[in-house]
Amino acid sequence: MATNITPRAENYSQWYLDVIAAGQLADHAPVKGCMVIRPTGYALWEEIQAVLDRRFKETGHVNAYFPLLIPQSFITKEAEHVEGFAPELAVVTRAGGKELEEPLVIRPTSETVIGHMYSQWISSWRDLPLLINQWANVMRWEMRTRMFLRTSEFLWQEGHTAHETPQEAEEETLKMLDVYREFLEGHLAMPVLAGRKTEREKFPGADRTYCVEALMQDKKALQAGTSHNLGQNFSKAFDITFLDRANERLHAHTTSWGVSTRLIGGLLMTHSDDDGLVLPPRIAPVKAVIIPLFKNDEEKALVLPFAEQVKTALGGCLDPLKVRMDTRYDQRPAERYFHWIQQGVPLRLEVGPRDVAGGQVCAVRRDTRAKAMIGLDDLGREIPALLEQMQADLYAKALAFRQANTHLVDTYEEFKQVLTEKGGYILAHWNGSEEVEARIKEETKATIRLVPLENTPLPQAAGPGRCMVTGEPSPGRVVFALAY
RNA sequence: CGGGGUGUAGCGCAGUCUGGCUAGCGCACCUGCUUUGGGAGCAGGGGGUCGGAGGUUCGAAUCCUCUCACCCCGACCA
Repeated sequence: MATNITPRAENYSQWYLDVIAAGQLADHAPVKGCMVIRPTGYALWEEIQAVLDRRFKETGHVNAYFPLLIPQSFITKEAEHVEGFAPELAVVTRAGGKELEEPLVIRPTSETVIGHMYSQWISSWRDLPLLINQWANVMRWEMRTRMFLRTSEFLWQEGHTAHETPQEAEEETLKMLDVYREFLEGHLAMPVLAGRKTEREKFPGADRTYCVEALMQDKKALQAGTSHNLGQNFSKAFDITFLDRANERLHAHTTSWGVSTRLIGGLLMTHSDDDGLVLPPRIAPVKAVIIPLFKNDEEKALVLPFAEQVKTALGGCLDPLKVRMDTRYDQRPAERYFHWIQQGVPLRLEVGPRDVAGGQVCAVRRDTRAKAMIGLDDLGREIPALLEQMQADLYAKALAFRQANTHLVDTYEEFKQVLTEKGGYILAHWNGSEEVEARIKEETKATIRLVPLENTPLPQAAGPGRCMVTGEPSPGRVVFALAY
């Protein structure tokens, strides 16, 4: 039992912060709301980047980089956009020792600068589609911050595309949403619901916002990724036009989509336990750690060469950079175990005199603590299998949790009761009005996380009914939850 | 911005009400010895001028005034 981590049941928020500290993922920065992402945390981000970057490229996108500073006037060009972001902008007004003629906004997102550039780059239908992604930092001056989940500065990727037709833009928007879904489920072992945001919850300046939502262990929802169909809002504001095949001048249809370092917070809150971080093998920067154990020089002379053999064997079936050897021989075994447990390393391979004698290692899973003795010759086959099993088990566990915490309600009374007594996702009918949505949020703090897409695996939500508040007709249930 | 709270060693705290020896304790850190298959024990050691400024006093971490910062709850949000 970890003594440096507050149990989830006692104080979930403190648990979250404790796991970050114990796993050395991040630290508070001197500036309020900012954080330092430490090597262990950054390695996770690099893993996320590597997988997603490849998927973006496979789907036809290329990377570029746009500047951090944006002329303030750009932000004001799109009406909803300025209204949505104005309160949280950080603005540079002085530079080079004097007041700037025009203040420069530190980007909260890059639709505006990129729109400005796209207007210069696009002139013909032959220039479309334009499919660019950038990995960058952005800044949003939030009132309340939480490590990884909401920091003043955060890292993300933002894809920005321009298309000829509304159909193509919509197709792109949904395609990238699906890339996120696949990534979250396949690599982070986080089951998600995909859906559309309501008018009230959508991105400022978008026609439609789609999202993937994940359920955390405290039964609150977390928006894990968003994909926006911006329609012609930004192309009109920034004059992104092209001549089509009939020599007609048209505004392009644009999209944008992003995921951020928030994913790390979501990953943590999905799988970790009271002993600290638990990482799904596919995303773990270190997949296995070898821990040589010995009491004296004779044992050391026996154990170390064997441990090297184990490392070589693992290097044959895993990325050698993702296998660690724990050489802190001056520390006690328990202490060394705990270090790697709290770093979330999926497999711990103990190699002591007993194992050398048996020609085997003792493999211990981080999630279940299950031990398995594996012969040296079997490592190449068994270790990858064990890691894949753990990956599948983590996903299955998270999925079972979500299913156990998804509730169907038909009346507003029942809704309030389930929300306070059980939490989780609540599927209910809603008349589609912003007023009712606002009232529910006002009275219960719950928001509509999404309106399920047709292919969302929520069969129980399908079918018409009557709004739980007004009794008016509703085409299908929407997903409510308390959210981060 | 509204409500509540806290600033004393890297971290967590005691001491403040009722001014008074050289400002303590736990963890972490350093050295040595003994230990070592789920967070070791003993011994020794380094580190703070008490958020900042001003005032009262023979004497201030402690009392007074001003000020700064941070945390929690709410509104806002990837």
